[in-house]
Amino acid sequence: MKTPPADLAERLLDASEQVLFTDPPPRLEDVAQLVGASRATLYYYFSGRDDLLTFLLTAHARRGAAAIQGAINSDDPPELRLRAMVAAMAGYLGHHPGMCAGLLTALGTTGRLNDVLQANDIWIAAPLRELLADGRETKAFAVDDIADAANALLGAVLLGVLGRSISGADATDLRFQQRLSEQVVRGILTR
Amino acid sequence: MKTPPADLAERLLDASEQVLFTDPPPRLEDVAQLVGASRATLYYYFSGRDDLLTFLLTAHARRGAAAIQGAINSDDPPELRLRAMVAAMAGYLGHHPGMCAGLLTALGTTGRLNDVLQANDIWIAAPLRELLADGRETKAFAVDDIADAANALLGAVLLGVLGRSISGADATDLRFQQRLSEQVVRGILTR
DNA sequence: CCATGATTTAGACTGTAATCTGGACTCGGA
DNA sequence: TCCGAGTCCAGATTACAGTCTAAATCATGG
Repeated sequence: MKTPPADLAERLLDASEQVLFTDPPPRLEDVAQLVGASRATLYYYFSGRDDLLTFLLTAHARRGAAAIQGAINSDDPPELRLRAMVAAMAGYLGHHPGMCAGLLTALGTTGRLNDVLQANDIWIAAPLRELLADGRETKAFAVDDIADAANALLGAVLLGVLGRSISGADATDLRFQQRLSEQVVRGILTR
Repeated sequence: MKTPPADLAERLLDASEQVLFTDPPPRLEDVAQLVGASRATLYYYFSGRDDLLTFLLTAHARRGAAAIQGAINSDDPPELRLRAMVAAMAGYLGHHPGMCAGLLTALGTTGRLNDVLQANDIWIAAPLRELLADGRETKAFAVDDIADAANALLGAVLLGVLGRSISGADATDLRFQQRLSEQVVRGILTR
């Protein structure tokens, strides 16, 4: 992937929901038209459809990670930080259901789109695991295998949000995010 | 979809992990060869790739539902039933990571493969929701929106299992299923 | 045994979308 | 002005899903 110029990247990100959360998946030609470029240009910067998706999802992962970081007060105890983190995740995903869909697709494709998974692991999952480890240290969390717990937690948030988006309900509703966060965090807390 | 004869269906189900959990996704010709039939035969019974995937995932949903039902003692209180249900889900999925992948893909495609989602809703999600409603009745579970809670729960199990499969760890390990079930159920229980 | 219809197949054909090719257009520096 | 790197695009090529046909095979009742 040749990193695309800033303005093209911008327009691609702006169109990303159209690209990721549309049925049927748009042809590269349509994507090109959507961002005011030609199909060949996309192929100039990206080695193909998968590479483009990887770019979009990776960028979202970074943005999401930034949003999540911003929602956390690092002085708080682990339990509070976890609540904030999960709520922020749900918030970001709720505004970008396409990212949910894209991530799940990436998980489903087993290998292709590996870079997406890696990026998400670095930007989203790793901080979560770190937090879980912290909480385990202070006996706030009852976690045995941290990686497994993190996977389950992420899955709950992803499908919780996506399910709501698909059903037409409002996934950006704060009370919804609250409840989801509550359910997810309770699964981790020591009794 | 013309329902395929029993032996062909059998062979397709046997090959389903190859079909669902392979990278890159196999061409229809390869699938045909895998089950010892011709491409034309597949098109005789299925209207296309999506129809075939729908068949496989729907069949798995039914089998999974049967396995889950079999693991539940309907006289038990909701909490016990939920533990058993989640453990059975994890068990079935652990042995069929391809189903995890296929389901997630179906969720990611937003519309295409809708029948898969519907089948899973009927066979897997609906019983779960019913159980959650039961438990709420007896004050065993603290659930507000049952559909949302069920989505999150299913997501945790799906990604928990798939994540483990992808990482190469053994997703059929009983202790793993135990821990996953514990985490997921705790999120639901009243304090 | 034959007749009939259902199943299965090889193979040719079509259409669509991904991918590749070659060239054109910038623009900063020599 | 010329060069070359970076950028962009129109059109050719390729791969494969999907469609169709005509023939082969099988099953079953008469």
